[in-house]
This record gives sequence, C-alpha cells and structure tokens, in this order.
Amino acid sequence: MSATDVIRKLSGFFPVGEELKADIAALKREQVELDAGESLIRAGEPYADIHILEKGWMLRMRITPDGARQIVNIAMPGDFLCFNTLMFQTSQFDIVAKTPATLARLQTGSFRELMMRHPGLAEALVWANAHEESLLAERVVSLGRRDATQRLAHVLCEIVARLSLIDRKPNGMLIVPLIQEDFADILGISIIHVVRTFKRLSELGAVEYRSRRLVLKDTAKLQEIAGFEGEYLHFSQRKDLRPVAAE
Amino acid sequence: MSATDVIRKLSGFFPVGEELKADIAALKREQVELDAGESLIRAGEPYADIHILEKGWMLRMRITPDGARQIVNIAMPGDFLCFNTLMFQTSQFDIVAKTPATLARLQTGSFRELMMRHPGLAEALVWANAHEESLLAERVVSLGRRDATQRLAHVLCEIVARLSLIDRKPNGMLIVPLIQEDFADILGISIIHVVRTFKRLSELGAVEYRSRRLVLKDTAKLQEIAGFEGEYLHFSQRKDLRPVAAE
DNA sequence: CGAGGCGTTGACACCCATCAACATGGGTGG
DNA sequence: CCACCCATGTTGATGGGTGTCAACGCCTCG
Repeated sequence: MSATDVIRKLSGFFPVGEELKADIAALKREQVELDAGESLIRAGEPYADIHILEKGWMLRMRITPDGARQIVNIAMPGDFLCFNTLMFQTSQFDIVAKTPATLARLQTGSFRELMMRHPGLAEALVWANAHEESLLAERVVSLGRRDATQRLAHVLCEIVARLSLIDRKPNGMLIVPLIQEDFADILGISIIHVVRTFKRLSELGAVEYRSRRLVLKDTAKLQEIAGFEGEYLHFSQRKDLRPVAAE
Repeated sequence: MSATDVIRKLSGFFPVGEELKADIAALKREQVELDAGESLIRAGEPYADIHILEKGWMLRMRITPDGARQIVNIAMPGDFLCFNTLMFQTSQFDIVAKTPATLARLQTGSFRELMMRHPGLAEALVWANAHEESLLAERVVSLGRRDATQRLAHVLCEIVARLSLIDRKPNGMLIVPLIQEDFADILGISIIHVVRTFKRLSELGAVEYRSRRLVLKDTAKLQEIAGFEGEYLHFSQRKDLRPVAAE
C-alpha cells in the first residue's frame, strides 16, 4: 500500500507504523465521490461516518440566522472528517466540497470499540483532532487580534504549510481553489475588503493572486506580515515515540 | 467518592460508570494550588501533565508579538487542562489562573499507554476534547460573523450554560470573575467598547453587570440577541451508550 | 489618606461594511 | 465563431462600528 496523504500527514507528527495502515484498510468501506458544492453533511443532521478526504478540498462552515457564512476550517487531502461522529449526535456545521472530492468512508463504531479493536487508528484520530484544535485556536487569535492584512497573510501561510505537510510544497506558484468570497468567510471580512487586502499584499511585494493562482513572491515577507510562527502546526515529529507494528 | 465536577460535566454527555472514577483515582497525584495570576504553563514551554481543574477559573491565552492578548478559552471546574500534552511537546498558549485555583495532577504517560491501561479515562479525555473543540468552533463563528453586542451576549449565554452543566445554575445572579479587560480579550474588541456593549445589553433589558456581578434580567432576550442555540454544547446525553463498570 | 486598579464618558479617527456600478472572463448555445 | 450570460473581480463613495486618546470617577487596600 503506497503512502497516502493521511499517512504522510500523520508521519509529520509521530512515527507511523504498519498498524495504522492495517487499521484503515480493515475499516475502509466504499469511496464517496462529491461534486463541487455537494455536502457531506449539513448542520442539524445526524453525523455521518468518519471519512478520510483523499482528493479535493472541503470546507466546514456555518450559515448564521441572518444568512452570513463563516468558514470554520479547510479540509485538504489527508484530513479526517466527521471525527465528532464518535461523540455527538448531530453536526453543528455543513461540510461542503469546494472542488470535486473523493473520500473514503470508515466504519468505526463507537470510540470505545475503536480503542479496543483498532488502537492505532484511535490514536491517529486523537492526534489529528488535536492538530485541528490547534488550527482552530490559532484562527481565534487571528479573528480576535489581527487586522485583515495579517489575517489573510496568516491563512496563506497556513495553507502553504499544510500543503507542504502532504508533499505538495509549492515552488513559487500554487492553485488555491478558493474564490475571494471564500476568503471573506474564512477571515470574517467582506468580499470587497478581500480585494483591497490582496491588493495590499501585492503592493507589499508578498504575493499575487489572480483567478485562483497564488504566486508567492516573498514568503519571508508574507510570514513577517502575518506574524506567522509555524509552531502551532506541530510539524516537528516527536522523537520520543516509537512506531507500533501491525497486529 | 462523591461526584466531582468533572464527573458531573461528563455525565451530561454520556453515561459515566465507576470505571472513570477508578481511573482518575488511580492516576491522581498531588493537588496543585495556584494564586490568581499564576500560570500553569506558558507559551513555548514543554507541556505539563494533564490536570483537572477542581476550583476556580483559568484562562488559556496568547500574547501576540505586538503585545495584544487573545483569550482562547475559559476553563471552569470540571475541565481538563493540558490535554495536548499527550500529543505535542510545547504549548502555544499560556494557561493562567483568573482566581485562586485548585487542580489535580494526573500522571498519564502517552495516549497509547492510557488507552491500554485506563480506557475509561482515555474515552473521557477524547470526549472533553471534542466538547472543547465545539466551543472553539463556535467562538470562530462569533468572532467572524457576529458584532460586539451579539458576541458578548453569546459568551454570557455560554458561561451560564456551562455553569449549569456542573450544577451551578445561576438563579438570576452570578459572580463572573472576569473584568472588562478579560471580556475585551475574549471578544476581540477594546476595553472601552466592552463598556459600551454592556451598556447596550443593559438598555435592552437583558443583563446588568457591575463589579463582577452578572444579573440576568431576561435570559430569553439575551439568547435572542446572541442568536444562541445551545446545541453546540452537546448537553443532551447520548442514550445509545451504556456505562462501563470499573475493572 | 494616597495609590493603583478598574470603570466610564466624550471627541475623534480609522478600519471595514454596504451599496452601486462597471469590468473581466469562461462557458454555453446558436 | 460569435453573442450572450452568469459568476467573479474591481473601483469609488459613503456610513457605521469600533479603536484610540485623554480625562475623570469610584472603590479597595495598604
């Protein structure tokens, strides 16, 4: 079995052994294909199974009563989705495909059962969840205490860093399947202000963004604008843990 | 063993058996006492052990390079702290006592070991962590798409709801050990605007707040202003799970 | 009784939202 | 191949929400 994105991603955090691959193989059910715009789940619905996103990008979002949208996080290949299905009964968010997407459905049962039968996967899920919580906490800091320019620069840094983690490290240019409206709803600002903010980043010589093509002109400057410190992504693999063999 | 706050809290989510109490008793080490203002851990430091907050309130916060502060979440009695110690090596946040606080230190080892030896506690930690992630996601929505009045009302609703969960349901009045500067750093606004916003909530007849005393005048109105829907707190205990006996 | 922490008010400025209008560009049908 | 359309991007004018600054009041505590 070749290294999938989820293995690549988790390998950035801790030593991944054969056990996890075996667990995933054992629980994998059918593939799910979604068109751009289709939902995996919608707010208020009972949770679906846990899925692994294999291709494409998805967005976890909330529509507020007055019709505004807030994107809570971005899912990229290698990310788990619907982890909370193990805990809660209904989703509080929509999870929508931003591009055509391919997912693998896992049949896990309760977390209790999962710990007993597939501890490698249980561990990986907890790890991925902690990582996601890190991203959320950092977003709270952005939304609370950074202005629009810093926020945008920060999200761009995060996207680049997360792509690097799954071996898609961009060399100067990358395709980001987000339109300016998406950035607005990630950053908590208006569409129009996204335009101005991209213009500012361009004037500062950091990046250019046109028709979903992001050109990195000066990554160091981008990070400086953002106040980006990658530590919260916890990429440095822990050396004090050892891989676990498959059962 | 009498029901502690952590048991009360978790009982709101799933049926808690004797096993969890036994696990906590087995791993509990010394009590930690902190004065108001003292830190359990600071950003950049290696993580401490997992702790259970037994008395007092604590705040998880980040100081940004330009000296601003963002409070990421509020810890109340019954909350676990430093869960990420099982995953990551360094903390990205300060965790500071807002009041004099009492904590119980747990000696857990790695999550892997914990799953094997104390699955009841492992399960509880995952559950509590999922709950905390829910709170964070909701805060992202607040900071991104709600104005100052809605945000303040929403945090107040959340505080009341979380206190109810540990049987401290306020009947009209409660002590909230936060000063206006804390609210500013939770809500991502300035101190001065907190004053205006409390005044507005008062004019609207929802609450009064003077010297850390919060008087609930009209809870329904407060929730209406906030657009508060308690579902994200996932209080409704799952009926499809059964308690597990102690080993 | 003084000092310092905290709360409050008003004046003013700035960031960002809103609205309206227009530009661009890719896709589709004729 | 062209005409059209719709989604998306862009600009300028205007206004509101919120930040900043300065000053003052209140209360607690030593």
